[in-house]
Amino acid sequence: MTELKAAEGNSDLESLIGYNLKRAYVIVQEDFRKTLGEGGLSPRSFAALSLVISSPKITQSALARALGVERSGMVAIIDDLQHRELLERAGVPGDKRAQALLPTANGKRIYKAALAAVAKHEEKLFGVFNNEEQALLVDLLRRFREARGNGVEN
Amino acid sequence: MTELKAAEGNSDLESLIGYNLKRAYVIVQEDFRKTLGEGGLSPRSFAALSLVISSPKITQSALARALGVERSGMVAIIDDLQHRELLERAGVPGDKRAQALLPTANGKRIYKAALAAVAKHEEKLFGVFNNEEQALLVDLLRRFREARGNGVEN
DNA sequence: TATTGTTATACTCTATAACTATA
DNA sequence: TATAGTTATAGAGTATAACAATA
Repeated sequence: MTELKAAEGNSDLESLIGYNLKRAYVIVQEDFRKTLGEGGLSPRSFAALSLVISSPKITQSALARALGVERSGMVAIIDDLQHRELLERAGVPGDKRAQALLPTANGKRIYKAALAAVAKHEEKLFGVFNNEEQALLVDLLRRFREARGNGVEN
Repeated sequence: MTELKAAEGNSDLESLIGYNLKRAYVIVQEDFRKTLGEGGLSPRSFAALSLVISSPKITQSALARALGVERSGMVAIIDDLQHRELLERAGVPGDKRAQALLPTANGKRIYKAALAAVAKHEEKLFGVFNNEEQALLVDLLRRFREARGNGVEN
């Protein structure tokens, strides 16, 4: 028996869903970064760009709500994506407060390549599961989030 | 259709396991902290104390490996638990470098209460799943971690 | 040479509070 | 009054690199 198994074997942690969620996410996140490499999109920038592409003209506030983060935190993420010229902030006719986010042609191209890399990364990581199990896992996680109101207070 | 569903509906994110893992974990972690309250154990302190109780005399390095964190990062966690008088650093006969970690009586008591609260918190959060689904989710997450070598490089 | 605990350090992520300009 | 974007700020959490003591 290895040292790790000796330490974890009798622990309550192993049966806690939260603990297992975290350990799993740490592994995925680390490999995600390795996959997109130095200077590549971080998980959160990737997620933001994905939503801007699937919902062009979305505002920063709406994007923050969709991602479950504070709108103050969106600023740095959007700044980063704008500096990389992957998206633009455009004015919204009829509401001078809002910034409509639009992907650039380059943004769409970079995203497409990143998505392909991420798909491979997930195939590799979750290759231990068959297709049915993968679908089941996604379904469970999604149902959980929907039941908990997307983790957003308002 | 709500704003959130409009934004997420056509996104690639929804089918990515990593994204769904993170969103789920954020919800759990937030409720965990709310459950143990101001000044209560953080998820990582709870996890460390749990292992010290199930594996008394474990060293800091072994604990770090079991939790998948750097041993330099363990110092603050163990300092915190020691200041709260939940565990002690004891010498190891035969190895003057190592610190054997031992729970105090108070540590065991506090942990027991925290574990009961955490169990309730998980029951509440994961009440959307039946028992079979809960077991399935834990099983999938654990199998994933085992297949990926516990997320530890060495 | 390798390992244990430790410190110093820095970076990422995220939250809160306050501000401005609009609505 | 409320909302959008922004700034300043601070607090977790975690990683790297180096060091002394010990193996």
